[in-house]
Amino acid sequence: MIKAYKIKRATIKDVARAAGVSIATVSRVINGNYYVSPRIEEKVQQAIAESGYVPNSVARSLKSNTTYLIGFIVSDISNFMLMSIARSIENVIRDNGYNLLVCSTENDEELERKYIDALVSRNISGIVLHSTGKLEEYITQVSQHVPIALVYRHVEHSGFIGDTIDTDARQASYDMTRHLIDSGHKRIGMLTGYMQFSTSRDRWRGFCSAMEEAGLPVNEKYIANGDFTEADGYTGTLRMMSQNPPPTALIGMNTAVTVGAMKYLQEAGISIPEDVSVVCYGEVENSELMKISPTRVPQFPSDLGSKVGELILDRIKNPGRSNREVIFGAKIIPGNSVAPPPNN
Amino acid sequence: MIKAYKIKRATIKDVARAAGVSIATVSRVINGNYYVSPRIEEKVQQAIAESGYVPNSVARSLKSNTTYLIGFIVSDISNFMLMSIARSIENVIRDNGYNLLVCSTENDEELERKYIDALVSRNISGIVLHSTGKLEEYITQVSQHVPIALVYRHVEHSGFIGDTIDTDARQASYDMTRHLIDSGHKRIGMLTGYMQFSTSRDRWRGFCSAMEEAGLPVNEKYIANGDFTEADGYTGTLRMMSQNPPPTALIGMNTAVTVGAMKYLQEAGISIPEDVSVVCYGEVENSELMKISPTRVPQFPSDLGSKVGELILDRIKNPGRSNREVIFGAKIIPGNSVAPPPNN
DNA sequence: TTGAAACGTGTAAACGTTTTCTTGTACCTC
DNA sequence: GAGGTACAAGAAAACGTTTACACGTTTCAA
Repeated sequence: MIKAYKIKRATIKDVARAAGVSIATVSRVINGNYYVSPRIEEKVQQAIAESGYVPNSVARSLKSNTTYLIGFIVSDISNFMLMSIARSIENVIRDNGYNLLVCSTENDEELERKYIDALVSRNISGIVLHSTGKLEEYITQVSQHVPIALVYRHVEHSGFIGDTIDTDARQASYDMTRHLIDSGHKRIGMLTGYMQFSTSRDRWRGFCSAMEEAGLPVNEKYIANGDFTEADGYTGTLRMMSQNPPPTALIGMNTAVTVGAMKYLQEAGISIPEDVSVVCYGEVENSELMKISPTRVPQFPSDLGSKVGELILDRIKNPGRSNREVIFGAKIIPGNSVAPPPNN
Repeated sequence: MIKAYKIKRATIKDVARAAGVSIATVSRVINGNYYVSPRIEEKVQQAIAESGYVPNSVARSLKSNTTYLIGFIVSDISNFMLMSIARSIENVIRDNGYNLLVCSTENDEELERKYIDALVSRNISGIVLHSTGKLEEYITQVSQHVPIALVYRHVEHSGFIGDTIDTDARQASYDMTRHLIDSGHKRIGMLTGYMQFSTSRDRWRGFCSAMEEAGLPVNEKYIANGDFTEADGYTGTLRMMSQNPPPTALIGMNTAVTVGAMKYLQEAGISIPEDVSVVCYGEVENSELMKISPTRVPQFPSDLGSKVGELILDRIKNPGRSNREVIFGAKIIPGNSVAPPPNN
């Protein structure tokens, strides 16, 4: 015998019938936006309580054309930094009655497009997007209809409408490179993402200007591109370290690639920082407990998340705002992963 | 001049008008569930393409009474293990057209209740719940109307309708305790959660039976309860280590408390495993790179996530299923954090 | 005493779909 | 050529709300 899910939820009509009033009156009691006499209000409240009535948000959304839903599209839902951002976003939007719909694209542009379409179809109130970076025109187009805020990745198309939140990756990249150069390094390897990511380009520029400024050559052999995954960091490091001569220092442009690099170095018996120095862009979990605590530039995802939550809410309430760009600075936190290069 | 968001989305009516047919026909073309003549289909498809029409999911949901939305309510959205589960759930439900709505309760029961209400009001298709454990009756009640699957935490109320997915925490707890006893430990400290969590009770039972079996006393002084946070692990360890005599081994009942414990021990200059042995329930990130790689019982969140995704989908499609309970076993992976107790 | 004004509540339209029911045309059979 | 059958497509109702409008009282000023 099936007994579950038989009970249909009470509707506003049921409440109206029970209280002996019209549905309009019930609606007014619920929303409290018009005066209703105390006697009737009392009756309605009682009918609501007795029937266990809960308003149907879907019907409300259809009528009011607003869903109180914010979509968060990210490359990887299990990434710590991205979820720290999600957490802050949720903290901000919760009090305004919004809920967060989270989508994980696995860095697949087609999936990203599919998700954007799904959210638009759902009449989403706003989208926070950590894009694969491969859909600039499409995002620009969608941005005409739906409030969008971008995190970490830019859309450089001029027609784009929305806000951008990022860390000053270029500055950070410059600082990290500079830090290594100041320690005496000349052959510096960089583990970064594919150049189609705006983030990769920024990091590349910061790196180059520090190298140039110091009169050092930028060597293709010491650059590894990828999807910013741990595996990319591992294989990239493997490849660079088998060059002759190998780099004496490595910059990991996010946490995952740096961890991948450190794992490779450990397995290959290459010591940090004696043989190779390492600097990381982003916080590393449990770094206090690690053999080598990496020198790093943390990214404060919770500040960033709060800000992006604020921005998207504001844009929902005030469409037609001009584009805003918020850049978070950062500075180096020393670990024990940097030393002068070995002298051979 | 405000130019953004002016364009209203095309509706099925617009398409019908443009194609010179009725809205019913457009609907039939979109859904492909009735035959329409090729000539008309062609016209409609063209009108759809030209207007950029996308069906309004909200209206669909209202009519069909199903939202293709699954809610995932967790204590902490930035917790790696929970988000690994989320990722797997999403992988499973994505292909069926479902999206994932994620809510973070911060272990606050009122927030949990609020979220459950919000999801019910949204006509959610199903809920995956990592409960605070303080709302048993309420969840039981909601389970009469909405498909629910529980992860990690049980509802022991007999009226509950739904599925439960968990790891065999009791067995794991027993094994970990046994492992330490076999290494010669007699004073074993346990860092766990408050006893209102079903998880805490399970872990407690496993611990006790191993101790009893070995003829060892269970000492209140060597138990620390909390919200399973890193801070709880830190302070709990601080308190236990200042007992006289202190425990010679610690069991951390999740990753966070274990990390907290290890941080305290490191700061206090207490060596692992020479002074204190440590065992952890759950995977520790970057453990390969740590000074001490903790002996641990990993939890395979992605398997667990896939399973719970499967179960909730099945329950949505087949309501009235009898309750199911899936328990994942696990076994110890040795690190270098366990040694015989110091002999004093 | 009458007229308007104020006010509380009901009626009905609307949001954008899906789907049942109806209708009209074309085709076939005798 | 009349009558029946098939079937494609349109008309309209329904999902559960919100809200503009209509309506009937009451209140009060002239």
